Amino acid sequence: MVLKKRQSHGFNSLHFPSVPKAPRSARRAFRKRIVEDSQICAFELLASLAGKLLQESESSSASSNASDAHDRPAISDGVVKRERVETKPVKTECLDLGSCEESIFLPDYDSPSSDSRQSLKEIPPPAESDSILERSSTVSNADSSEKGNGDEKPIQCEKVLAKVEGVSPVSVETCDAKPESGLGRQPLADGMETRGLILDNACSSKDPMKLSAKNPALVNSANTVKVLSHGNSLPSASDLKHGNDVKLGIRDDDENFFRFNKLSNRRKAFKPSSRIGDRRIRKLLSSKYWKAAPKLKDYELTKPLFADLGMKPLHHKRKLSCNPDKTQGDILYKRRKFSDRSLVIASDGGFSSESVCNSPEKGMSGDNGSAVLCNGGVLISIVHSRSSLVKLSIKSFKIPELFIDVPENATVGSLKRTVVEAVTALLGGGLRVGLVLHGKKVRDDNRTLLQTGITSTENIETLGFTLEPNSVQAPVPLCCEEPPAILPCETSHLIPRSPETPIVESLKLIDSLNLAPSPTTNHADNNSETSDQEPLSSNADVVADNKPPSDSKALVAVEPASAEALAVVPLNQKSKRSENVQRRTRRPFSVSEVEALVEAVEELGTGRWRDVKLRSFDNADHRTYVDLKDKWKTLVHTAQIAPQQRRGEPVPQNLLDRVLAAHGYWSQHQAKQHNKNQVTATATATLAMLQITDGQAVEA
DNA sequence: TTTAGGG
DNA sequence: CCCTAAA
Repeated sequence: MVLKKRQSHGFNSLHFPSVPKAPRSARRAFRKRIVEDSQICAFELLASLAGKLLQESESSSASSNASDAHDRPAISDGVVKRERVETKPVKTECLDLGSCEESIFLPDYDSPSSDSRQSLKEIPPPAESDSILERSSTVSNADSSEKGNGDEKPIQCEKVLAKVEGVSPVSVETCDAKPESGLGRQPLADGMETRGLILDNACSSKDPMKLSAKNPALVNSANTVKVLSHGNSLPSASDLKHGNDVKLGIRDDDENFFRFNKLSNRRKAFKPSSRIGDRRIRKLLSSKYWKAAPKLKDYELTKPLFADLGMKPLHHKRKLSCNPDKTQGDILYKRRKFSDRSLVIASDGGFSSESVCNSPEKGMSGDNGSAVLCNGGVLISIVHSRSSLVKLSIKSFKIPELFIDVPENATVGSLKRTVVEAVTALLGGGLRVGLVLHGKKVRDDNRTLLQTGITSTENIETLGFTLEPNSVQAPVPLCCEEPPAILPCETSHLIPRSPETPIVESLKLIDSLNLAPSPTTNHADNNSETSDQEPLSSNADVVADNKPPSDSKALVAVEPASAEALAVVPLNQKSKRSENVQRRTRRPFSVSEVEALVEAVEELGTGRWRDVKLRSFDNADHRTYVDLKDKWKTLVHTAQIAPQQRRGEPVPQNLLDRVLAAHGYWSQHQAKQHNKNQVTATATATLAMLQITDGQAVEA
C-alpha cells in the first residue's frame, strides 16, 4: 500500500530533465581514460623460453661435449635439492620475506652454508650477514679456483647450482660463469643475464633502492653473485647478433599478447625503445586457451630465466660502475610454483622494496648479493601493521605470459637471444607497476588505499602488482650501454642445438604463477614470533587454489613433483581460468551510495548507466556502470519483495520506494517513448499514405 | 565502450 | 558480481 501510494505521486515531484545524450565522443572527453597497455609478462616469457631451451638442450645434450654431460647431472642435482629445500625451509621465516626464502634454501646448502643459514635465521645484525657473505663468497671462490680441473669444476658447479638454485636462479650461473668452463648453457645464460640487467635497470629505475640491508639472504646471494660476475666475461657484441625468425609474444593479463619479431641485430636489444615499435598488441584468446609449454625442466626454467633476467646483469652493471642511482633496481626472478596450467614465476623487482638491495655504495658484494639472493623476489606479500599504515611487502611481481615462436632449427642461443630481446624490448620501454586487486587492475592512481580497499585484509589477499610496459615513457636509459663486454661465453652458446627434440613451435607461457609464501605457514615456525608483522600472503595474482598449503611449512607452494612437474602441464583449455581471475571483492552498496544511485536514476533514467556513473560515481572507481546497473536491478527486486526476505544492509524504505517509483516511471517513460515513436512513425506513415492517397486521389 | 540481460 | 551478445 505504502509503495503504491508513493508510486502514485512519486514522480510528480520528480524533475526529470530530459538530458539529451551528448555525443559519445564528447562525453568521453569528460572522463579521463587511462589506457592500459597490455601487461607484459616478461618473466613468463623467460620461463617459457627456458622451457624451450631446456628441450633443446636436452636434445643437444647427446651431442654435447663431456663437460656438458657433467654439468647436467649437477644441475639436476641442484634442482632436486632445491625442491627439497623449498618445502623444508618454510619454517625459517626471516624477518623479511625476501630473506626468508633464502634462509630456507641455505639450510640445504651443504657446506658452510648450513651454518650461514642459521646465522641468517638469526640474522638481523649486519655483521652476521657479512660473515655469511664471506662464507658464500668463499665457496664460490673455491669453485673458481678449482676450475683448473675440468672435472672438478663441473662438480663444483653442480654444488653451487644446487645451493644456488635453492636460493636463487642466478646463483646457478655463477658456477658456469667462467668462460673457460665452456659450458654452453651458462655462457648463454650469462649473456641473457646481461640483458636482464638492462631490464632490471629499467625496472629498477622506478624504485629507489631502499630496502634492505636487513636481509642476510641478500648478502649471501650477493656473494654468490660476485663470484659469478668475476668469473664471467662479458659477452661480446658480436654474440648478440643473430638473426632468427623467432617470434616472441608476451601476453598480458588482459589477455592481450604481444609479439614481435626478433631483430637480427642483437645490439638493438639494448635499445629497447626501437623494439617497442615492433610490438604489436592484440587480443588473444582468453587464458584458458593457452597452452603451457609442453615440457620444461626446472633447471632450465629457473636458471635461464631468472638468472638471465636479472641477476648477473646487476653485477655487471655495478661492476661497470654504473651510476648506482640508475642501477637501483635489481630484478630477481624466481619460479615460484606451478599450477596445472601455469608456471609461476616470482620476480623481485627493484620495485619491491624488499627486493631492493643495498645501495650500491654499500659494497658490491652486498649489492650483488642482495640482488641475487634477493631471490626473495617471490610474490608480493602484504603485511598488515596494527597501525593505520598498510605495510606492503612485495615479494614478487606478476608477470604476463610470453609467447615465443621459434623455428625448430633455431639454436638455443638464438632462442635465448630472442627472449632477451623480447624482454629487453619490453623493459626498455620502461616498466611501470600495475596494481591488481581482486583480479582487476586498479587504474586510478588518485584513490587512496582506503578507498581502494587495499587496507582490508580481505582485499589484500587479492592484491597483486604487475610489471607493465610503459608505452608512454621513454626507455629508461641504462647505465651500461655497451653490451659487448658483458657476454662471456656466448660463442659456445651459439652452438646450434641438435634438433632431436623438436622445439615447440610456440611456447606459450602460462599464466603467471605465484607462490606467495604462505604467511601462515611461515608463522608456524617459531621464528615467526620474531616478526611482528603478519604477513598476509597475497598471492597476488594467482590463486593457488590447487595447492592448498599443506602442513608443510614450505614457503613456496611449489609442487613437490617439481622437477618433473615443472614440465608445464598442458593447460586444460576448458579448465577454469579462474585461477588468476579472482572475483572482485564484494562491496555492498552503502545507503548513501544507494541514495546517490536512486537520485541519479531518477534524473537520468534506467538506460544511461554510464551517465549515472559519471554523475554520481565518477570517483568511485570500484563502481562500474555495470555495477550500478546491477545494483539498480537488485534494488528494484529488493523493493518488490517483502522486507523479511531482504538481506544485507537494510535499505531505507523510502529509498526503496523511490526506486520503485523511478523504476515505474522510467519503465513507463520508456514505453511511452517507444509508443510515441511508434505512434509518430505510424502517424507519419499514415500521413504519408494519406498524402499519397490524396495525391493519387487528386491525380485521379 | 555501453547497454541490456542472463547466470 | 560476472560474462556477453549487441549495438
